[in-house]
Amino acid sequence: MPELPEVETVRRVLDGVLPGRRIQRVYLNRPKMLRGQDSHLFCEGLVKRRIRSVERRAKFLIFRLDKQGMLAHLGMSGQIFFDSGDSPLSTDKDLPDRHTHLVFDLDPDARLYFRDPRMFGRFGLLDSVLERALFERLGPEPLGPGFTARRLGAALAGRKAPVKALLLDQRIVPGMGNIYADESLHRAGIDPSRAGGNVSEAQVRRLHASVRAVLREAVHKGGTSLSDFLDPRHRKGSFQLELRVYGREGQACPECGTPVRKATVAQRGTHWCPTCQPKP
DNA sequence: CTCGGCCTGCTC
DNA sequence: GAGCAGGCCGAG
Repeated sequence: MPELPEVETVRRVLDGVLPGRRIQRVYLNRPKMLRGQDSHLFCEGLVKRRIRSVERRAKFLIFRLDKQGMLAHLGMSGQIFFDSGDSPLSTDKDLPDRHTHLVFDLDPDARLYFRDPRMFGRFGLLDSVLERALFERLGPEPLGPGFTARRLGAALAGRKAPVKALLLDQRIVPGMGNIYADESLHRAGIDPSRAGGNVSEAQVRRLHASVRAVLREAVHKGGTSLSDFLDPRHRKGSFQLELRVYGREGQACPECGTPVRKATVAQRGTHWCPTCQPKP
């Protein structure tokens, strides 16, 4: 579920409440979440460390601690919840439950929970070697200054793969996921199955603008809560109210009224309006 | 590049 | 009970 706007929403909440707090205790219920990293090293590395900030790169969260870094990826169904002594939200939500794989006791009095039913997410210690290896291949952040129409055009040029697949490639648009790829292509008026190399220069400019607009707006709305996304304070996002094609198969396109279609493109469920996004 | 695998839960 | 789900990785 979580794509750039959801991860950024989580980051913003966490960066507002975590800095200055110290990790007192780590409860690791599912060592599998560490993807092979040693669980003792993980816990020892974090206990007594103080959190300085929470950053994001693509769909990764990076916790900067004293003398330590911690990495988190939410996968498909990962959620992070924050509870503090003055406003214990998670107690009435029955946390921790059987899908809560990691709990941090914090000082001053607070708790951080990681839950992930599908277990595609991961946590781990982050050192500079791993950080470089993970991030060196990612393209520039789509909401940052380095993501230009020229660069996007160069990434699509000559490619036979469907433009949708290229948008989902984290080396091209880091943080992009299935929902926002469909929404961006609809706003740009581009058929998702069109080969990357067949996207015209004018369409690349529209696509570049629509990718940024969709992601920016979705961040502003606190992400998309279609089924289960909640921020660390258990709040829903509202971008699901702005979706024009994603999850709207058979319903009228808000631009032209044509029923929205759904098919598989790049092995992913793909939604588009055949009128607004015509075949070449 | 495409496919399958990783997991569980929800809908049809 | 089958099929599907917002992600990512590695094999072929």
